[in-house]
Amino acid sequence: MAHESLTQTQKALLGLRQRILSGAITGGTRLYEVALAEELAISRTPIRAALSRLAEEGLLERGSGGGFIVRSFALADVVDTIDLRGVLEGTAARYAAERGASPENLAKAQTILREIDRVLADQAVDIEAYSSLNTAFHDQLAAMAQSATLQRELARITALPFASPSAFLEDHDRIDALQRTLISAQAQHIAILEAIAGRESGRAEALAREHARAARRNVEFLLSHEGVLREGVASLALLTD
Amino acid sequence: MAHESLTQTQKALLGLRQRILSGAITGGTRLYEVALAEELAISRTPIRAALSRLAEEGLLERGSGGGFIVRSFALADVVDTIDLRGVLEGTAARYAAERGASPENLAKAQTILREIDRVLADQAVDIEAYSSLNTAFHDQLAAMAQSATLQRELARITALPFASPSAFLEDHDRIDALQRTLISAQAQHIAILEAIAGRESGRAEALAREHARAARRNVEFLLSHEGVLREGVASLALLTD
DNA sequence: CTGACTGCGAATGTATACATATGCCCCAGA
DNA sequence: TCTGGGGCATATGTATACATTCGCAGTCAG
Repeated sequence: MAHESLTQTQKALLGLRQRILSGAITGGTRLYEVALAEELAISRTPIRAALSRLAEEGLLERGSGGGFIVRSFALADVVDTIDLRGVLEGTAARYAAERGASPENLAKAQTILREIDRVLADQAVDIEAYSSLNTAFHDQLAAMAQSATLQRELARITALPFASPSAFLEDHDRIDALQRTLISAQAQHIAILEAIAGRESGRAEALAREHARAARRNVEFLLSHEGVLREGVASLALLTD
Repeated sequence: MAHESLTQTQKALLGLRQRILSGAITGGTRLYEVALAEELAISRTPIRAALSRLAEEGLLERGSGGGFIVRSFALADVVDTIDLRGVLEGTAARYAAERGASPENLAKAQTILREIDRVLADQAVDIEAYSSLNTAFHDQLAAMAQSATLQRELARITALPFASPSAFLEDHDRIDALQRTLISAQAQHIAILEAIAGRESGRAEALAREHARAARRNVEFLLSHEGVLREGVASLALLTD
């Protein structure tokens, strides 16, 4: 097995996930263990384990009489999922405001926002840097809610590639337009944190909910320009229509 | 075991779920495939399949180095989960109001509510009948939202025994107190449906969210009377503290 | 011509032998 | 006594042979 220390299950998991996310296996397709085992040159047992985990992730669903089917996502599903993230993040922000965030957590969030400010100040924005800081802020928000349940469900939703807070950022062709978007988003970040610090729970919830609308607009924009932009947008390859 | 046509996986699933929900296996316990296989007289393969499905259900979590651990639920988790159901049902009610429910769906919901009225009119309330009608109303609410994503997540949350809309109903010892609770709940049902029919989305969301608070109060009440009431409350057997 | 029965084939379900990883305990040497 | 290493015990990981189930098609009878 050379120097790869991955188990067969992990290989199967990576291979299948990649095929689904890239659109190589399209939504609605029934997956057959034997066929996959042959294709990936792995026995059925780890294939089954991988399929099961992909079902947990939400990329597959179980068919009625056994077997797995690749979930298909229409535009409406994508939009609803992003909105749902907004609802959950809104709840997280409200909890953080109501329950009170610790000074350490507030400081950590502040630090992230200052770093984002620095990234945005550059002429040529480092999108990758923004992405990871943005993800970190959203993670921090989930942590400040002090609800393991909520944090868990947010992680679930966010695992879908098109519902992550930093989805689609790398797919913009017009950097100037993107930069304006990011500046607005950062203004919302600051307002959310201010509301949390000031224990303004209603404001915090509304702001966080609205914040997700930016992502939604982004998707709708990308999809309204069919062939032109949609090609090459990795996160959208698994959409059905 | 005779004429049972259940597969081994299904037997394992039922056996394990029962053991977890009843508290026979307590939260935090690591589950070992071989031990379970011996105990249930089933080979490891179906045991693994069952464990995997229980992880999907949210009753187990995967340990870091492989293996499964029984999730433990503290009171705070139960309360947060019920509140989360409220948030999601609130969103469902808002969507139903915003997107407009079909006359058929509104009529179906109306019918359910009239049947609940009839059940509540009896001197001795048929709690089982109320339970199933209540569940039907909540299911109908989820369907009226016209969002597969939301419906899916609601189903997930509701699968946890203590987060179901009809949890704890059968555990009341004072029927008269319970009856008063149910009458208030039914008033909320009626108001929610009225708000949806009238396209009052804000009102619908707020009402549905508040409606879940009744379930939350119920749990808090049951748990505040430690030994007295808590014993024999099946849905609470899996709580840790 | 139509309906049902039967057999075959392809799928998942199941058991089990063997592989591999990991952690602990014990022993030896500094 | 402390530390490092080696081996065993026990866990999950993997492959595979065999079981079972279910649907479909082909054929025969009414």
